[in-house]
Amino acid sequence: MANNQLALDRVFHALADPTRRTIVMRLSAEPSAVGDLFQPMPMALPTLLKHIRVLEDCGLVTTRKVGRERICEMRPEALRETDAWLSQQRSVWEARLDRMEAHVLGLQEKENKNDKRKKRK
Amino acid sequence: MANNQLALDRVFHALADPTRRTIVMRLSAEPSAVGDLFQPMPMALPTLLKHIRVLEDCGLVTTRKVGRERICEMRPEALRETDAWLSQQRSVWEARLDRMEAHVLGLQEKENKNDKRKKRK
DNA sequence: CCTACAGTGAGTCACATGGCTAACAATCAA
DNA sequence: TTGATTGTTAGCCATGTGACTCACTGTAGG
Repeated sequence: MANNQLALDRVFHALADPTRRTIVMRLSAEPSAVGDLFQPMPMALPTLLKHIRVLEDCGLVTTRKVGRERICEMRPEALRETDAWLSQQRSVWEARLDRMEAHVLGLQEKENKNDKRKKRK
Repeated sequence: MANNQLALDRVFHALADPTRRTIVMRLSAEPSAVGDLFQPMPMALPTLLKHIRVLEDCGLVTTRKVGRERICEMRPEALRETDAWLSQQRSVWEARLDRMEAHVLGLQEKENKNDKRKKRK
Protein backbone atom coordinates (compact mmCIF):
# COMPACT_ATOMS: atom_id res chain seq x y z
CA MET A 1 0.00 0.00 0.00
CA ALA A 2 2.81 2.35 0.93
CA ASN A 3 4.59 0.91 -2.05
CA ASN A 4 1.52 1.65 -4.09
CA GLN A 5 1.56 5.26 -2.92
CA LEU A 6 5.15 5.62 -4.04
CA ALA A 7 4.28 4.10 -7.39
CA LEU A 8 1.46 6.61 -7.88
CA ASP A 9 3.81 9.44 -6.89
CA ARG A 10 6.28 8.41 -9.51
CA VAL A 11 3.86 7.73 -12.32
CA PHE A 12 2.02 11.02 -11.83
CA HIS A 13 5.31 12.85 -11.56
CA ALA A 14 6.56 11.19 -14.73
CA LEU A 15 3.43 12.22 -16.61
CA ALA A 16 3.58 15.79 -15.31
CA ASP A 17 6.22 16.67 -17.90
CA PRO A 18 5.17 17.42 -21.50
CA THR A 19 8.36 15.95 -22.92
CA ARG A 20 7.70 12.67 -21.16
CA ARG A 21 4.05 12.63 -22.23
CA THR A 22 5.24 13.12 -25.79
CA ILE A 23 7.56 10.14 -25.41
CA VAL A 24 4.70 8.08 -24.01
CA MET A 25 2.51 9.02 -26.96
CA ARG A 26 5.22 8.11 -29.44
CA LEU A 27 5.81 4.79 -27.73
CA SER A 28 2.11 4.08 -27.52
CA ALA A 29 2.12 4.07 -31.30
CA GLU A 30 5.27 1.99 -31.71
CA PRO A 31 8.54 1.09 -29.98
CA SER A 32 11.43 3.35 -30.93
CA ALA A 33 15.15 3.73 -30.50
CA VAL A 34 16.45 6.62 -28.41
CA GLY A 35 17.70 8.31 -31.56
CA ASP A 36 14.29 8.18 -33.22
CA LEU A 37 12.71 9.75 -30.17
CA PHE A 38 15.49 12.32 -30.09
CA GLN A 39 15.06 13.58 -33.65
CA PRO A 40 12.20 16.05 -33.21
CA MET A 41 13.01 16.98 -29.62
CA PRO A 42 14.37 20.48 -28.93
CA MET A 43 16.91 19.35 -26.34
CA ALA A 44 20.26 17.68 -25.87
CA LEU A 45 20.51 13.91 -25.99
CA PRO A 46 21.52 13.43 -22.35
CA THR A 47 18.47 15.41 -21.30
CA LEU A 48 16.21 13.10 -23.28
CA LEU A 49 18.04 10.13 -21.79
CA LYS A 50 17.15 11.36 -18.32
CA HIS A 51 13.49 11.58 -19.23
CA ILE A 52 13.57 8.04 -20.53
CA ARG A 53 15.17 6.89 -17.29
CA VAL A 54 12.39 8.54 -15.31
CA LEU A 55 9.79 6.71 -17.38
CA GLU A 56 11.71 3.49 -16.92
CA ASP A 57 12.07 3.91 -13.16
CA CYS A 58 8.35 4.34 -12.66
CA GLY A 59 7.65 1.29 -14.81
CA LEU A 60 5.85 3.00 -17.67
CA VAL A 61 8.52 2.03 -20.18
CA THR A 62 11.02 -0.77 -20.71
CA THR A 63 14.18 -0.54 -22.73
CA ARG A 64 16.62 -3.06 -24.10
CA LYS A 65 19.90 -2.75 -25.92
CA VAL A 66 19.98 -3.97 -29.51
CA GLY A 67 23.38 -3.49 -31.07
CA ARG A 68 24.33 0.10 -30.40
CA GLU A 69 20.74 1.23 -30.22
CA ARG A 70 18.46 1.22 -27.20
CA ILE A 71 14.89 0.29 -27.99
CA CYS A 72 12.17 1.73 -25.77
CA GLU A 73 8.60 0.52 -25.48
CA MET A 74 5.56 0.86 -23.29
CA ARG A 75 4.77 -1.57 -20.49
CA PRO A 76 1.13 -2.68 -20.73
CA GLU A 77 0.49 -3.02 -16.99
CA ALA A 78 1.84 0.36 -16.02
CA LEU A 79 -1.07 2.74 -16.37
CA ARG A 80 -3.61 0.30 -14.92
CA GLU A 81 -3.02 1.30 -11.32
CA THR A 82 -2.95 5.02 -12.04
CA ASP A 83 -5.98 4.81 -14.25
CA ALA A 84 -7.74 2.81 -11.54
CA TRP A 85 -7.00 5.43 -8.92
CA LEU A 86 -8.33 8.25 -11.09
CA SER A 87 -11.50 6.40 -12.08
CA GLN A 88 -12.14 5.47 -8.49
CA GLN A 89 -11.84 9.07 -7.30
CA ARG A 90 -14.09 10.20 -10.09
CA SER A 91 -16.72 7.59 -9.39
CA VAL A 92 -16.71 8.29 -5.66
CA TRP A 93 -17.22 11.98 -6.02
CA GLU A 94 -19.57 11.79 -8.96
CA ALA A 95 -21.68 9.43 -6.89
CA ARG A 96 -21.70 12.07 -4.19
CA LEU A 97 -22.73 14.68 -6.73
CA ASP A 98 -25.54 12.44 -7.91
CA ARG A 99 -26.81 12.04 -4.37
CA MET A 100 -26.58 15.77 -3.93
CA GLU A 101 -28.45 16.37 -7.14
CA ALA A 102 -31.12 13.90 -6.06
CA HIS A 103 -31.37 15.74 -2.78
CA VAL A 104 -31.74 19.07 -4.51
CA LEU A 105 -34.38 17.61 -6.83
CA GLY A 106 -36.16 16.27 -3.75
CA LEU A 107 -36.19 19.73 -2.25
CA GLN A 108 -37.55 21.19 -5.46
CA GLU A 109 -40.34 18.64 -5.47
CA LYS A 110 -41.33 19.63 -1.95
CA GLU A 111 -41.20 23.23 -3.06
CA ASN A 112 -43.56 22.46 -5.91
CA LYS A 113 -45.98 20.67 -3.60
CA ASN A 114 -45.91 23.62 -1.25
CA ASP A 115 -46.56 25.95 -4.15
CA LYS A 116 -49.54 23.88 -5.26
CA ARG A 117 -50.95 23.86 -1.73
CA LYS A 118 -50.54 27.59 -1.55
CA LYS A 119 -52.29 28.00 -4.88
CA ARG A 120 -55.15 25.70 -3.81
CA LYS A 121 -55.57 27.63 -0.65
CA MET B 1 -4.12 22.66 -27.16
CA ALA B 2 -1.07 24.28 -25.61
CA ASN B 3 -3.38 25.35 -22.85
CA ASN B 4 -4.50 21.76 -22.55
CA GLN B 5 -0.90 20.63 -22.21
CA LEU B 6 -0.33 23.08 -19.39
CA ALA B 7 -3.49 21.87 -17.67
CA LEU B 8 -2.30 18.27 -17.86
CA ASP B 9 1.09 19.33 -16.52
CA ARG B 10 -0.52 20.92 -13.53
CA VAL B 11 -3.06 18.24 -12.77
CA PHE B 12 -0.49 15.45 -12.96
CA HIS B 13 1.92 17.48 -10.88
CA ALA B 14 -0.77 18.15 -8.31
CA LEU B 15 -1.60 14.46 -8.06
CA ALA B 16 2.06 13.46 -7.79
CA ASP B 17 2.10 14.40 -4.10
CA PRO B 18 0.66 11.99 -1.51
CA THR B 19 -0.55 14.82 0.72
CA ARG B 20 -2.52 16.30 -2.14
CA ARG B 21 -3.95 12.92 -3.13
CA THR B 22 -5.08 12.50 0.47
CA ILE B 23 -6.82 15.87 0.30
CA VAL B 24 -8.49 14.87 -2.95
CA MET B 25 -9.73 11.64 -1.38
CA ARG B 26 -11.09 13.48 1.64
CA LEU B 27 -12.84 16.01 -0.58
CA SER B 28 -14.20 13.30 -2.85
CA ALA B 29 -16.11 12.07 0.18
CA GLU B 30 -17.31 15.47 1.36
CA PRO B 31 -16.41 19.17 1.30
CA SER B 32 -14.33 20.30 4.26
CA ALA B 33 -12.93 23.41 5.89
CA VAL B 34 -9.17 23.92 5.87
CA GLY B 35 -9.08 23.20 9.59
CA ASP B 36 -10.83 19.84 9.19
CA LEU B 37 -8.36 18.83 6.52
CA PHE B 38 -5.52 20.04 8.71
CA GLN B 39 -6.38 17.98 11.78
CA PRO B 40 -4.81 14.63 10.86
CA MET B 41 -2.01 16.07 8.72
CA PRO B 42 1.54 15.90 10.06
CA MET B 43 2.56 19.36 8.86
CA ALA B 44 2.21 23.07 9.57
CA LEU B 45 -0.93 24.89 8.50
CA PRO B 46 0.75 27.15 5.93
CA THR B 47 2.21 24.07 4.27
CA LEU B 48 -1.24 22.52 3.95
CA LEU B 49 -2.53 25.84 2.64
CA LYS B 50 0.02 25.74 -0.14
CA HIS B 51 -1.11 22.26 -1.16
CA ILE B 52 -4.70 23.45 -1.29
CA ARG B 53 -3.62 26.36 -3.47
CA VAL B 54 -1.90 23.99 -5.87
CA LEU B 55 -5.08 21.92 -6.15
CA GLU B 56 -7.07 25.09 -6.67
CA ASP B 57 -4.72 26.46 -9.32
CA CYS B 58 -5.00 23.34 -11.43
CA GLY B 59 -8.77 23.38 -11.13
CA LEU B 60 -9.24 20.16 -9.17
CA VAL B 61 -10.68 21.99 -6.18
CA THR B 62 -12.67 25.14 -5.49
CA THR B 63 -12.75 27.00 -2.22
CA ARG B 64 -14.96 29.72 -0.81
CA LYS B 65 -14.83 31.74 2.34
CA VAL B 66 -17.65 31.18 4.80
CA GLY B 67 -17.26 33.33 7.88
CA ARG B 68 -13.76 32.77 9.08
CA GLU B 69 -13.54 29.32 7.57
CA ARG B 70 -12.54 28.36 4.05
CA ILE B 71 -14.57 25.51 2.60
CA CYS B 72 -12.88 23.32 -0.01
CA GLU B 73 -14.59 20.96 -2.44
CA MET B 74 -13.90 18.98 -5.58
CA ARG B 75 -14.70 20.31 -9.05
CA PRO B 76 -16.57 17.68 -11.04
CA GLU B 77 -15.14 18.56 -14.45
CA ALA B 78 -11.54 18.55 -13.39
CA LEU B 79 -10.41 14.96 -13.77
CA ARG B 80 -12.29 14.42 -17.01
CA GLU B 81 -9.50 15.69 -19.23
CA THR B 82 -6.76 13.88 -17.37
CA ASP B 83 -8.74 10.68 -17.21
CA ALA B 84 -9.45 11.02 -20.93
CA TRP B 85 -5.77 11.40 -21.74
CA LEU B 86 -4.84 8.32 -19.76
CA SER B 87 -7.59 6.14 -21.20
CA GLN B 88 -6.71 7.25 -24.69
CA GLN B 89 -3.06 6.33 -24.25
CA ARG B 90 -4.06 2.99 -22.80
CA SER B 91 -6.48 2.22 -25.57
CA VAL B 92 -4.01 3.21 -28.26
CA TRP B 93 -1.25 1.04 -26.99
CA GLU B 94 -3.44 -1.83 -25.93
CA ALA B 95 -4.83 -1.86 -29.44
CA ARG B 96 -1.27 -2.08 -30.68
CA LEU B 97 -0.60 -4.94 -28.28
CA ASP B 98 -3.68 -6.75 -29.53
CA ARG B 99 -2.52 -6.42 -33.10
CA MET B 100 0.88 -7.67 -32.04
CA GLU B 101 -0.64 -10.60 -30.23
CA ALA B 102 -2.72 -11.42 -33.26
CA HIS B 103 0.43 -11.26 -35.35
CA VAL B 104 2.26 -13.58 -32.96
CA LEU B 105 -0.68 -15.97 -32.96
CA GLY B 106 -0.59 -15.87 -36.74
CA LEU B 107 3.07 -16.81 -36.68
CA GLN B 108 2.39 -19.64 -34.27
CA GLU B 109 -0.30 -20.95 -36.56
CA LYS B 110 2.12 -20.99 -39.47
CA GLU B 111 4.63 -22.71 -37.20
CA ASN B 112 2.08 -25.38 -36.39
CA LYS B 113 1.29 -25.93 -40.04
CA ASN B 114 4.97 -26.25 -40.78
CA ASP B 115 5.36 -28.73 -37.94
CA LYS B 116 2.50 -30.80 -39.28
CA ARG B 117 4.01 -30.81 -42.73
CA LYS B 118 7.33 -31.92 -41.32
CA LYS B 119 5.69 -34.66 -39.35
CA ARG B 120 3.71 -35.83 -42.37
CA LYS B 121 6.91 -35.89 -44.37
C1' DC C 1 -14.37 46.03 22.96
C1' DC C 2 -11.53 42.06 23.59
C1' DT C 3 -10.10 37.44 23.12
C1' DA C 4 -9.77 33.34 20.84
C1' DC C 5 -10.05 31.10 16.53
C1' DA C 6 -9.11 30.09 11.57
C1' DG C 7 -6.47 31.38 8.19
C1' DT C 8 -2.87 34.12 5.54
C1' DG C 9 1.55 36.31 3.98
C1' DA C 10 6.42 36.80 3.99
C1' DG C 11 10.65 34.99 4.21
C1' DT C 12 14.00 31.17 4.76
C1' DC C 13 16.07 26.72 3.73
C1' DA C 14 17.42 22.04 1.81
C1' DC C 15 16.87 19.35 -1.87
C1' DA C 16 14.95 17.74 -6.41
C1' DT C 17 14.40 18.68 -11.24
C1' DG C 18 15.38 19.80 -15.95
C1' DG C 19 18.46 21.79 -18.67
C1' DC C 20 23.37 22.18 -20.48
C1' DT C 21 28.45 20.74 -22.02
C1' DA C 22 32.34 17.82 -22.41
C1' DA C 23 34.44 13.60 -22.32
C1' DC C 24 33.99 8.72 -22.75
C1' DA C 25 32.21 3.90 -24.29
C1' DA C 26 30.51 0.56 -27.59
C1' DT C 27 29.24 -0.99 -32.08
C1' DC C 28 28.71 -0.96 -36.98
C1' DA C 29 30.53 -0.22 -41.86
C1' DA C 30 34.05 0.68 -45.02
C1' DT D 1 41.67 -0.65 -38.28
C1' DT D 2 39.63 3.44 -38.45
C1' DG D 3 35.81 6.60 -38.56
C1' DA D 4 31.23 7.56 -37.91
C1' DT D 5 27.15 6.51 -35.26
C1' DT D 6 24.61 5.97 -30.99
C1' DG D 7 24.45 6.14 -26.52
C1' DT D 8 26.26 7.04 -21.74
C1' DT D 9 28.50 9.19 -17.66
C1' DA D 10 29.85 13.01 -14.94
C1' DG D 11 29.41 17.36 -13.43
C1' DC D 12 27.57 22.03 -13.50
C1' DC D 13 23.82 25.51 -12.95
C1' DA D 14 19.18 27.92 -12.45
C1' DT D 15 14.82 27.23 -10.94
C1' DG D 16 11.01 25.02 -8.53
C1' DT D 17 9.11 22.51 -4.61
C1' DG D 18 7.79 21.33 -0.02
C1' DA D 19 8.80 22.10 4.38
C1' DC D 20 9.39 25.42 8.34
C1' DT D 21 8.68 29.81 11.52
C1' DC D 22 6.95 34.19 12.74
C1' DA D 23 4.08 37.92 12.34
C1' DC D 24 -0.32 39.37 10.77
C1' DT D 25 -5.56 39.85 9.40
C1' DG D 26 -10.37 39.06 9.67
C1' DT D 27 -14.41 37.07 12.09
C1' DA D 28 -17.29 35.14 16.00
C1' DG D 29 -18.72 35.24 20.61
C1' DG D 30 -18.78 36.85 25.22
